[in-house]
Amino acid sequence: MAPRTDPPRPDPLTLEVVELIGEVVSRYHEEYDEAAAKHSLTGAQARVLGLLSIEAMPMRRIARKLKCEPSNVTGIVDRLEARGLVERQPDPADRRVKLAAVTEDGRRTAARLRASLDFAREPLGELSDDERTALRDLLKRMLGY
Amino acid sequence: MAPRTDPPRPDPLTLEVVELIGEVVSRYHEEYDEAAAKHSLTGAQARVLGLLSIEAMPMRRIARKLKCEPSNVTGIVDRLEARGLVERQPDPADRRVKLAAVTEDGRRTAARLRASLDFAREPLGELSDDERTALRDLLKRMLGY
DNA sequence: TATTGTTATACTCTATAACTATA
DNA sequence: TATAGTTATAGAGTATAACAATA
Repeated sequence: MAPRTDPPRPDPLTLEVVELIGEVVSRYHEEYDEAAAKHSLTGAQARVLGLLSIEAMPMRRIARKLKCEPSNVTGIVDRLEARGLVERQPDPADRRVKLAAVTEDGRRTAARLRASLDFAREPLGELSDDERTALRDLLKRMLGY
Repeated sequence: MAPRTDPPRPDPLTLEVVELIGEVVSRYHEEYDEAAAKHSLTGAQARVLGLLSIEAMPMRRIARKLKCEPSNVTGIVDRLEARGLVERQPDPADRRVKLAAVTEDGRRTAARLRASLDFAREPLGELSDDERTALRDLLKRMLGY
């Protein structure tokens, strides 16, 4: 008896797109980690610093953003705090909560990091305005937006 | 004095595309790691198993594919070998080299893993043939191919 | 009782450096 | 000498479970 829901055999075109997306993912990480390393940060540290440069937030929320366990955030913020890029602040509304916030130094580092990343992502500059619009719409459809 | 090569201020459209690519990267990993976990594999183990299911190769080449140090591959292959999914074979042409090759069990696991991934990547099924062609061409241009 | 953050523990991945056996 | 693979080591990220303080 054949299984009822055989996965559809992917056509060559789909396979090609999947492979290209894999390549995009690989490049994205390569460039992200390289930019982070320039500031002696790991990928996870750079992500948290970037998050906190937008707004301060409780440890728990960082974990949700990173899709990891809250216990891990303790260590990542510890290391950022040891370097003076982030500090823990009490939450006036709830004494259980600790708000992680960037310091002035952290704000500057996050800005430089973002600039490196924008530069690294410049491949998009190869595309015309119409092409970027088309790419945006296709990606949105693919993501189900 | 203004710096000579100010990074071009990214326009809103480019920013939107960059954000969408970030979302694609996030989904890609979420689905990849989830598929790997279903078979009690880590992401790195699943990648190596996938590589070796295409062709056996020396440890050194695995490291180049993974863009990591050769010493790391030792541990990853150790763990795959301990589970009987992979085995080390001598290279008749060069006695320094060890070829890592999937076992029959590893071949089956890799096939099931690939099926999970194909299913997870089905969002592409939402797109018509013309749209997938357009997406392929835009991604290729973006990647500089 | 439930929630927030932390600690303790164990595992995996990572890079670096030193080692071995071959070439 | 140079190369392939390994070992030893240390640091970082990860999940799980148990804990103290607060709600």
